[in-house]
Amino acid sequence: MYATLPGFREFPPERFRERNRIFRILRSTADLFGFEEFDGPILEPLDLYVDKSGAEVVDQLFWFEDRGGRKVALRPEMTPTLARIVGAAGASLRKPVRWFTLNEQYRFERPQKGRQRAFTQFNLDILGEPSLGADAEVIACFVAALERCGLTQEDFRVRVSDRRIWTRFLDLMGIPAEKHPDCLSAIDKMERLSPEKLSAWLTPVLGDGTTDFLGRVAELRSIRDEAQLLPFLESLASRQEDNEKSAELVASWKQFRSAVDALGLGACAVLDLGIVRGLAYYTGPVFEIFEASGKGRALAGGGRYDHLVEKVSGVSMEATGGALGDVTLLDLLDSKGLLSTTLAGTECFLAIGGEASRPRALQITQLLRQFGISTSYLFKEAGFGKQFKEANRSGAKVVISVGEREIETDEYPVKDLASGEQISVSFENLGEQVRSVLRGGE
RNA sequence: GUGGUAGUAGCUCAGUUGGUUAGAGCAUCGGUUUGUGGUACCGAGGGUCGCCGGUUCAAAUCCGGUCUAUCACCCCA
Repeated sequence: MYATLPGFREFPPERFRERNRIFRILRSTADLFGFEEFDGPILEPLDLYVDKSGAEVVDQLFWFEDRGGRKVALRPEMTPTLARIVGAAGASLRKPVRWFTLNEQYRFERPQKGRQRAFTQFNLDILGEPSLGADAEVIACFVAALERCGLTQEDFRVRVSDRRIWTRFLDLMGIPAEKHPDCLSAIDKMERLSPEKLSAWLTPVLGDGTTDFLGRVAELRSIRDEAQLLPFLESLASRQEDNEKSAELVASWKQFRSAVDALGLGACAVLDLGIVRGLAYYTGPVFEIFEASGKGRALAGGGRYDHLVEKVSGVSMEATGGALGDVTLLDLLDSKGLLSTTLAGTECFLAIGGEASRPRALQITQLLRQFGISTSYLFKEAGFGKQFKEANRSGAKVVISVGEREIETDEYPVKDLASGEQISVSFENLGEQVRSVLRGGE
């Protein structure tokens, strides 16, 4: 028959239920932090992404020409859409803007562990706010979301870095701005590539200075203590003016770091300049969250991108944000046993003693539903024993038997399946009594 | 897009040097049980052995291709 397309997942109820529970946690966490949810089109003009990310991205997009001859693409991310909406609203928006999305995005890439072609991302962004307190807030919200999913700060690491430190470093090393992207890319690869390969890759860009450069990079990358940042940068410069700039930068970083600590992330957030992130547009702090073992793909990542909104919309606005993907999150929660396996049946089940009793049973069903008690029953005729078995397997907590005997005496046995206790209740009192049995059974 | 590994029931897997009608556990359905569930026992359904082709008297088994999954590259917004 027909298989699902590569990288697209199916969610039968038991998996969908769990994913939804996690999504509710993400949404409520965003609420807690004062973020408001928005959404945008699933299909956008192809150029929206090409202009932002360059022509190479076309290979990684689901795109096609529509019947009106427009080149369109399934959204691979939300940032351009966000920038357009915010840019269009411009000055009328009360700042800072704190918005989030939780929706599906699409990238035409080869699927592998932690990466699908269709995935849901939890995006958090704060716009119109230059203070790095906003960057700390975004990270704190992701951390809170992970904790509310059942993880602890022992289970993951937030590796925080800062693009400005690398830019400053490259400037002090005397490397011209046009070579920065290649250098940043090399620094990013350092974690995975052997020194020989890395050197071979970078030598065409930097020439003879490559070995010395990589040595300095390794030194800076290994710094885990904020106090060592300034001495290191000062060791690269002699001019007073350079040192003043460096001191200013480090002071700004420390302010950011202090907000991160005050928000209670000290146990999981570590300075790690090995985090660079691929994109050229980051302008400040950047971060990635990994499982504590360090294995696997990032759970979340993001950073400050102060010039991107202007590039997409023409309106200048500071911005910082990040995204958390459902694929890696669900994998991790599953491996930690944090996905629930409870049954999803209705709270109450009606055992019906023959077709003559069915109309009354259906009335009772609707009565209970009006009381907010989820209720179901079998459509076909079956013995009480079978119906109890069915009730039990469906996960119901209470069974009400409805047969000719009960209808005649107006006494309906309400059985609590967990305790085995059974009480007798009249039609009139069913709603309240069943509700109290359900509540009392907690 | 490039390379390595794998694919047998819904799930987890067994299947001998190629040899009769491809098995088990779990799950599903039915029964023991036509007025009370979980346990237990009995039984049933479910397979083109991923797909296509080749070798052979004979292929789940060997070979080639392909699809899918997975891992490593590329990329990671």
